[in-house]
Amino acid sequence: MRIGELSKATDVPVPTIKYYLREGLLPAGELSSPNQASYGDTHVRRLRLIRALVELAGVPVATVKEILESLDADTEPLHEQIGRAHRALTPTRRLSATEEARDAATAQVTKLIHDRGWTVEPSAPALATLIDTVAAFRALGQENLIAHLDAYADSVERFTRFEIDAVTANPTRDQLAESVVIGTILGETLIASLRLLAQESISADRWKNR
Amino acid sequence: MRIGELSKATDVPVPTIKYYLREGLLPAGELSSPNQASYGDTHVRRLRLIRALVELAGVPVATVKEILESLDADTEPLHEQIGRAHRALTPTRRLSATEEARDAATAQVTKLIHDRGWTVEPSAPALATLIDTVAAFRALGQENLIAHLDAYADSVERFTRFEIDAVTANPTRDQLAESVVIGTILGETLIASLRLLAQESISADRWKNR
DNA sequence: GCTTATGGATACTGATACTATCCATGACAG
DNA sequence: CTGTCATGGATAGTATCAGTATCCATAAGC
Repeated sequence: MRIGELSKATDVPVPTIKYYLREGLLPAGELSSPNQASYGDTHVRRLRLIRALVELAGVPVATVKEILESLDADTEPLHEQIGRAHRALTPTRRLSATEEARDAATAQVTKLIHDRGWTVEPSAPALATLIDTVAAFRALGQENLIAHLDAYADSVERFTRFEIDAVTANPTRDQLAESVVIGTILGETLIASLRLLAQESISADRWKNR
Repeated sequence: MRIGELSKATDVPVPTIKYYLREGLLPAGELSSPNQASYGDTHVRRLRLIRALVELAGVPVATVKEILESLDADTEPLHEQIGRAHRALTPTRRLSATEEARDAATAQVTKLIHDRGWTVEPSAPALATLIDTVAAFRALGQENLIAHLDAYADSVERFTRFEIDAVTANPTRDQLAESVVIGTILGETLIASLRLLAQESISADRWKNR
């Protein structure tokens, strides 16, 4: 398969494929002559994965590269790969809240994690984001929305459980790792859109005239 | 309050505040003389809201502007404002999938919505994203992950319900509208980080040695 | 009166994700 | 075997986004 065919198969423009090759997201094709390379099925799949992460999930290209490198390095422990996927989903956005809001948020989140018996590293990127977010809700006068934080956590824990069950069903470690990455990242898009649809549906009849 | 004090109160640099003023995200202060304006508490709150949306939720500045305009136009029906917040969360990313994957995804999503009795407009932006995402899962060989789509929807519907209950508790329409926007947008960040923490915790003991 | 901050305008920056152009070579059709 | 087209590789250009930086005339506040 040559680059033009790869482009047609995946609906990605040739210059974009060249860009991904340059950036090292896509392995080079096998050179049969100085200006002729052939690409295979792995390239098609890899390219589809890249597009899904970039286009659907909005992951930065540089991060996709990191994730793919980690996927290819099958020596890396699985939790390292998960950590990488997690970092891909939590850009280093920090928000300085008022001290009270931040303290209250930290306390609430710490309590939540303790009560649920979760094992979470203090350095987990999502932890900081969660605290910031809870603090933001407070700072914006939306205490009532996060009063049910535990109920949120309950539902979230529910689907996370069978998510992990489904992923664990993979026979090989490589497949498992790939499932983890896809599940973690695309799963967020999935849940987000389900939530919006649920919101639209539930709110429709309740507020028809407000 | 002058711009310098506003900056200190919110921890946003003066040039950034000026930028938001230019872009129309923040209403101009009251001019007491050609080069002296005073800002009040509304500015502090508005600025905090802007930062939360931009920094935490990653909403583009142009979209924040739209949302705020919609919030200020209290003549606009509530479901219009919800739609706007939804559009803020679903950037127009489209992914061309294979036809089979796309058809299968459409069928699965249509069935889901029907089975759950959801009322969803066919033009809902989240609907397209959901179909694309499900199709991407298929195209990437992760059918097993979306086999439980209904279970996902179940959990999602659960927290969406009390989310809407919490928001409905607001006395005035203005407060309701603001809660809807904040809840919809920051809620996504909240759920996403909760999910990552749950994943980390649940997966830790399961895959310690893989 | 002197330093500092301000409003307003305009210009510049850095990051990101592509696109476009060029060129020498090679594949393939007729 | 020859003319057209695609390709690999390199380099340069573009659009968007979210600020920053600079300037200036004016005004606060000590």
